[in-house]
Amino acid sequence: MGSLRTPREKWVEEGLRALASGGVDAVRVEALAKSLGVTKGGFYGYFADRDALLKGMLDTWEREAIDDVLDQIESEGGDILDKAFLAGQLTFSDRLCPIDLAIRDWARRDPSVAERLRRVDNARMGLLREAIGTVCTDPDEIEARSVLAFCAAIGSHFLAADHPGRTRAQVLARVGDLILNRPPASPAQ
Amino acid sequence: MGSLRTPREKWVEEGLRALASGGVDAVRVEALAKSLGVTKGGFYGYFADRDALLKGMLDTWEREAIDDVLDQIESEGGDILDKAFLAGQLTFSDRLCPIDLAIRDWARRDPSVAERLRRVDNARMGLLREAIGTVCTDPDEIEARSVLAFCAAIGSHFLAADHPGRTRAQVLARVGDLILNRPPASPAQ
DNA sequence: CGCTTGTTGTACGGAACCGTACAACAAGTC
DNA sequence: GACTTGTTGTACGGTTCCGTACAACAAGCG
Repeated sequence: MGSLRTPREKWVEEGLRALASGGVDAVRVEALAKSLGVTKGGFYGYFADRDALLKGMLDTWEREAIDDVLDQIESEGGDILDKAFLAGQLTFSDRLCPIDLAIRDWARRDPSVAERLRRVDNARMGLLREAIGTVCTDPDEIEARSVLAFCAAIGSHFLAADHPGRTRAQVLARVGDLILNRPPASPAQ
Repeated sequence: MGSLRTPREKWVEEGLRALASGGVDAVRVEALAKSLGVTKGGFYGYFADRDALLKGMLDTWEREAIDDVLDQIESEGGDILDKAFLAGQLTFSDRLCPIDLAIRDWARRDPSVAERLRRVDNARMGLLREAIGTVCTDPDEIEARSVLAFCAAIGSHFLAADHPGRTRAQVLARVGDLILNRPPASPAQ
């Protein structure tokens, strides 16, 4: 039998790459084939149509964004705040972050994507609530601070403004202090 | 001479509508014509090509998002915090908000759009800094709280999570308290 | 080495869209 | 009511994409 020169996962992977860099509309069967150095001949052996690929991409992403992240933070140990921080780092890694943002925009127009994103975000919020619960006790405040942390993480990638005399990272460090109700770290002199 | 049955602004307006509901890739000359109940025959009398329309749309948006908003808050009066709040309401109105979010995603892939968004966001941040400056004095803290406010405004539209036992509006009210370093409003009994 | 099995390249029809050219047409003007 | 002027409809060629059909082909097996 012929070997799998371009297995299913390759198509999904290339699809996610296209999604990350150009949005859903950039996920085109023929364009992916070109990127993979093949023609679309084999594509329809794995997928009924383009929609099936999109679904497969979302499956892979959902698994990576929840299960893989949870497994990794579980194996690392540390207290719950460290874990939430690590989860944030993984979620907003160079690989996952652009996919995440693209899916977030996609979800605004496709209810089934919105539903998946809701599941993923709920899982993340659960972790965040647990972590923030270590720095305050009022449930309403925990919820508000968790939302604030999540919005800061997402929003900072969509915010285009400058911060005269500061770097974005410096501002975000201070933002983190505010969210966790911490005194500011003393700046380097 | 023939009258302008479908003047330039109509095309821009319909383009912005398409952008808001489907992203840049949904802005298609023939599709807009169909929505307007005409054919694309007249389109090329106003625009050299599709890119010229996109540029015109961005021009209109930039004016609406900065000048019109500033004019309106100037005519309303009130202290700077009220003004910033009103600016937020105008910016995240049913009309402007979907356009804003679509442009934000668009900016991630098109440097010239990113540059325009940067101008707009800088103007907004200027107003926010002024407003937040009335509730704290440390410049670093002002910057951090302004970014936090902006991120919360943007991020809450991209965040898909639920808030068990609460509405999003309730959570956001508490978020506002945290950003402005205010004690929580006592909840209705 | 030939056969089997499944992947891949090629070719096709159909759809959506861009941009151009030009003819048909509406609306003011004399 | 003809004329002028600028807008709009229609038609076209070119491109990109989807999904299908089938032939060419590579890889393992007897």
